[in-house]
This record gives sequence, C-alpha cells and structure tokens, in this order.
Amino acid sequence: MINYELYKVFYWAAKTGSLSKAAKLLFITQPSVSHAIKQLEDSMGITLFYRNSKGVALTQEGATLYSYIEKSQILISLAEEKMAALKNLDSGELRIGGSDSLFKHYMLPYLETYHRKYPGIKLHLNHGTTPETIAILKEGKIDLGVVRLPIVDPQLEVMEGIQLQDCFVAGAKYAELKDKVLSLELLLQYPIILFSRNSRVRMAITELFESYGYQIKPEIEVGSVDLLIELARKGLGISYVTKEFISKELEDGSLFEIQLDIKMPPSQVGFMMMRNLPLSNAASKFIELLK
Amino acid sequence: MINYELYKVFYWAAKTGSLSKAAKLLFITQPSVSHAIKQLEDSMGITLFYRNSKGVALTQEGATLYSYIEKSQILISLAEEKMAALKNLDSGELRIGGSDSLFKHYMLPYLETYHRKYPGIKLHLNHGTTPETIAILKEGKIDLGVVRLPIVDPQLEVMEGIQLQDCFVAGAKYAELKDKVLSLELLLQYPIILFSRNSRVRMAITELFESYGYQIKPEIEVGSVDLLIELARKGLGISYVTKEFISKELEDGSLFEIQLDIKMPPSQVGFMMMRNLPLSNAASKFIELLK
DNA sequence: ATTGATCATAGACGTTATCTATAGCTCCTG
DNA sequence: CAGGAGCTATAGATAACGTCTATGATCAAT
Repeated sequence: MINYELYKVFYWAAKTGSLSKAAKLLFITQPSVSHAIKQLEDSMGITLFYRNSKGVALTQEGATLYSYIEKSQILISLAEEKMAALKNLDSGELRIGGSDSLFKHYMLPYLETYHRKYPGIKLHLNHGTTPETIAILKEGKIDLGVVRLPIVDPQLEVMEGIQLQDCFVAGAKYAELKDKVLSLELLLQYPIILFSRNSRVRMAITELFESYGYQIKPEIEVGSVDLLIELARKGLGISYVTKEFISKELEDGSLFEIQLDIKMPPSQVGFMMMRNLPLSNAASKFIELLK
Repeated sequence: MINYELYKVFYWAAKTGSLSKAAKLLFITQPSVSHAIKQLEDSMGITLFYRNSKGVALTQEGATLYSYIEKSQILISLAEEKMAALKNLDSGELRIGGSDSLFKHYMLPYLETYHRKYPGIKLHLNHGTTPETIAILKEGKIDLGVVRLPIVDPQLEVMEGIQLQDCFVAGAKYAELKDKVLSLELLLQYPIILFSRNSRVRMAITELFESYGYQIKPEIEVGSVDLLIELARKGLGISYVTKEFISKELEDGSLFEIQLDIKMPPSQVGFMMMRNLPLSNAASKFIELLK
C-alpha cells in the first residue's frame, strides 16, 4: 500500500517542476523529496518525471497521475481550511432545542451575544416539548436542550440555569382581585387559562393543585405563551404564566399578579446535553457564555 | 502540516464505523488506528468521532471532514488503478512518428502484433518528414521516430532497423529495358519520377548522381509512395522506389527493376528516441518487439 | 574554465509509527 | 448477576523509515 504522504510530495514536485522548490515548500530537504519521488516511482513501477539540470518535468504517465492527484490534494486543502474555520468558529452550527417561550424570554440575549461574537455560526433553534427535545438530543439532532427541570435521565448531563417563578395574573377586568390574597378554592371560581396539556409547566401546576386536594380545569388552553398573556390582558380569564416573562406587562399595569395563600414553588431552567459525548466547539463556547 | 497518511486512516475508520475494522483493512493494529485518529483530532483541535463500545461515529465536524476526504480518497484509488493499468499496458498510448511509407510497408506487421498483444494501448502514428519527426520527438509529442538513417544528433539515440534497397523501376511500357544494364547517362534520357524534394530518399539519390557528375531532374514529383508505384505501372516514367515496398508488383510482373551499371547504396531504417529520457513502458515493450 | 544551478546517492541519525500488553467500558447471554 | 465478547484508550518498548548531512554527477550559463 502506498504511503499517501508521497502523493503530497509528488503534487508539489509536479506543481513547481522542481524537487528543490517542493522541498522548501514542504519544509524538508531536497534529498528527502528525491527519495520520496523515487519511492513512488518504484512502488508504481512507472517513471513519473524526466529529470534534468533545470528541474523535473512530468512524463506522460506522470501527467496522468497528476491529473488525479491534483484534484485530490485540492480537496484536502479545502478540507483543512474548512476544519480551521470550524475550529475558529468562523463556520459551523449550533443547534439548540427547547420551548419557544424560553428562547424568546430567556435565551434571546445570550443568542444575540453569541451571534455577535461568532457571526459565522449558524444557529438552529428547534422548538418542541421537553420529551421531544430530549428525544432529538439523543438522536444527535441538537447539541443541547433548554428545558424546565427536573430532568432525571442517566444519559443526560444537566446544568442549572436561571430560577423562574410562575404565577397567576389577570388584567383590568379582574381589578377587584388586585390587593386580595386568594385561596386556591376561590381562584378556581374564576376562568383559568393554561398552557397546553403536554407542557412541563402545565404538569407542575396540575400536580401542585392535586397536592392540595384540588383539580384545576382550564377554561381555555393555548399553545403559546404570548397568547396566554394576551388573553389575560383582554380579560378572558386568569393566566398561569412565568413572572419573569411578563415584567413589561406588570410594570405598565396591564397585568397584575394574583396573590395566593400558598407559596408557589419556583421552577428551575436547565441546560441538558449528552453525557459522555463531547460537545462541539461551537456548543462549548455557548455554554461558557451562559455561565 | 498534517501527515496525509492520517487521512487514509480517518477515511477507513469513518467508512467502516470501527477503528478495529479499519485496522484490519489497513494491515495495522487497532491501537495504531486509535493513535492516528487521536493525532488527527489533536492537530485539528476538533473531535471527529464519538466513541462507544460498539465502535465510532462521526461528529458533525467529522462528517464535514469526511465529505471532503471521501472524494479525495476515491480520486487516489482511481489514480492507483489507472497507474496499475498503465503499468500492465492495459491502458496507455504509444506515439510513433515517421513516414507513411515506412508505416505501411515496414512497421505494419509490428504494429499489428503489438496491438494484438496490448489492445488497451492507443496507437498514434504521426507522419511527417525526417526533420519534422525529429522536431516533434524533441518536443515530447512522440515516443519514438522511424526514419531513414543516418541521423547525427547528440540528443538522440538511434537503433538500427532493417536495411532497404532503393532502385529504379518501370512498367510494361518500358519492357525493352528489362534485361539491359543501363548507365546513369542513359537512364537520364527517360522520364524520371521521384519523391518530393524534402524527403530523405530524394536527397540521397540527388547526392548519389552528383557524385557521378550528373544532375537528376524528375519529370514528375509526388508525395506518396503509392502514387510513385502507380505512375510507374501506368508507364508515365521510371520511378525511384524502395525495392522491398514493391515486392508484390515485382512478382506479378507489373513492374520490373532497371539494372544499372553502378551499385545503389543501401539505405538503413532506424528508430530514434531521446537520449537520457526514459522510455515509457508502452514504448519499451514496442522496442523489444522490434528486436 | 568556472560558477551555480539542478537531482542522485550513501550512510548516519533520530523521530515516530507501530507493536504488545493491558485496562476500562458497554452490551449481551447463560 | 456474573462472565464473556465486543469495542476503544493508554503505556511503554522497539524497530522501521523518513529525514538529514555530505558529496557526487550533470548541465547551462557566464
């Protein structure tokens, strides 16, 4: 089997028409090049170059070989450039899975900073529920997932992010509740708007109410946090949303938080990635940014 | 600079999805492959494979590298196949320069034998005068030339071929000359047909006559040996041709040789090639055949 | 004739590719 | 659940071979 390193030498010798020049470009000495070419010729049983005191010139057969090797070498050069770009993060991609609301209300500033720092990296945001995100993470379709904890999966490594506080909010229509402290029973008298059934937040609130002996049944169910906010503002009911995601509405008074007589447990955002699988360069820089 | 040999290892590891299998295919041990891949990863600063107990799988970046390297390796394989074919003379070309008449009347059987033995070799016959043939030989456009000797050129190596005998011939119209022995003076009374001025044979006969104090001036001048023969048969004059090329006509009596009172010097056919430049495999096999 | 290129050759050296031996891991099976 | 059969990683020894220096041979140009 021919040592492919010899083709590199052959390529430069043929390209420059000189063993000495090839040697300089390859940072080796001229006898080494001479020896390498000889080796190639011997192992092929074909003379590749005509030698004279001005340099070397390809024979017919050498020229035939060159026509293949040239293309091959160019591909390798392109590969090396591409790899260098991937390493410098001048190129590449970062694929993140998670919920749209977390992307919009929590990740956005990080994504912006990252993109400004590494404009060559393509960002792929893959929205889906927590189980969906875990699934595509295991399939290798994303580098990391952003979801609500807890996640218990031995294959996954989890890094904690911000802590969020969910709460019930209402708009002007329910202004009467503004300074009251409601019991769960009383709250349930009002029309409730919740996120759709398969979400982690929805599961959490359902369990919480059950632990107090109540069943929470929404009047309206939606699939978007923005809609949840909008419906509460318009007075269609009381929404259960993440407090940090509605800071604007709380400030301008279009929504207010409903005080409850129990403490709502905080919810923890986390980043998950495959345990034992190395992160791509692009992904580990992003993780660094998050810390 | 990355050792291209590592790409060969990378290629097989990626292709088979297993370092052990790659090792077998490359006739080295598994730790060597493991080491080679590690080296490649280190020098690029990029993880190329995910490893687990079932084998290895390309990472995103590894897959990107593979897309280039695969093409490159395939080209090298094609090159190696092509070179093997060139060496076995399953492929390649043999380019010969010389005069059409030598090709037709002298080389033909050799060319046929050669072609039967090496049907994959393309034959290029490049007809031209002796100086033209020498010129294209020096330009590297042909592997060898077939011409009349003598050739004196330090750059060329000459191998002697057959010895030919030129002579004057006539057809039925000049039947009266059949058993006579003519002097040059007498011969010149008849219309002479010669090959065109720039040929080696023409120069030789001109010089020969001059050495005896005569000037030979043809009635007709032609550029083809076949025409020379045909014109003599039709009785348009006495042609100066190579005896060996008209054996058929001499036998069937359509032409007869004119006896002269001087001995015509023989002319030597020779093969010439570039001194100091190695012959292609295809060409040296042809030379062998000629011997 | 001399200088300055070129490539080829020989022999010594030292890097490094490869090997053996072994460990660690995961999956499968009796 | 223990043990076997894959797989890859690691460590250290060894030997191959790629590279070097020194020199020769050839040719072209000054």
